[in-house]
Amino acid sequence: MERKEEEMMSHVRRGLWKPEEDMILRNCVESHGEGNWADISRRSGLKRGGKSCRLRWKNYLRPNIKRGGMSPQEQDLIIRMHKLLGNRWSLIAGRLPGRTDNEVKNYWNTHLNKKSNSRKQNATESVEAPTDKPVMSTGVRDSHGDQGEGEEGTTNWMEESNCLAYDDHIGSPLPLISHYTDTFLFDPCFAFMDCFPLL
DNA sequence: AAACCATACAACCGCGAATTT
DNA sequence: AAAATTCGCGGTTGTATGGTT
Repeated sequence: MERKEEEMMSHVRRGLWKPEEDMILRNCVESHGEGNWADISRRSGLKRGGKSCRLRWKNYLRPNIKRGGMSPQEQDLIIRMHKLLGNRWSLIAGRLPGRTDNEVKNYWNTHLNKKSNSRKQNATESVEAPTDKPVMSTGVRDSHGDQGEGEEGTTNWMEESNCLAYDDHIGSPLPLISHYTDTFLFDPCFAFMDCFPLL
């Protein structure tokens, strides 16, 4: 449906955004506010779909976006959060001020995935292979009921979480970045984490 | 200098949830 | 209650860039 709508718009532009487009989008969002992306797409006059506008704003134009390399603390937090939550990039990003889910996901796939795998490999050489499943694999969003990953896992995560008190791969305590972004008021995952400052 | 390859990251796609009509 | 619309997420793809041969 959305697609159809976008196709109907004459010549929807795709690919990399130009600085002029960024400027137009920024002005448009600043004057009309975030939210209705289809409307912003129309008002801006950009030949971009609402989805594309939203993505561009959220990942690059939004104020307080942090660019550049991840600090060791951020890397460490991503690894730990990923272990805890799995590929819940938006939740992980919510814990990293100025970072977006897309950026965290890309960073994981290009840098940390390998690192984590090699660590895992080293670990398996000396110890039994640890389970790959995140502690909270059946998290908040799985009220969606998709993926069915939690089926066999009536995980007692409170119990399992104790295993994370000392991370066997890294060994330093999880830095607690105590901020709550404007996008969430209460998330059980974070509440969980805040109960265990040593995680 | 050019061709090839690997890596990093920006953007797109498809899907499901939430909201509106 | 049902259909239509919009939004957000995670997976995947495309492309620019740097390194190597």
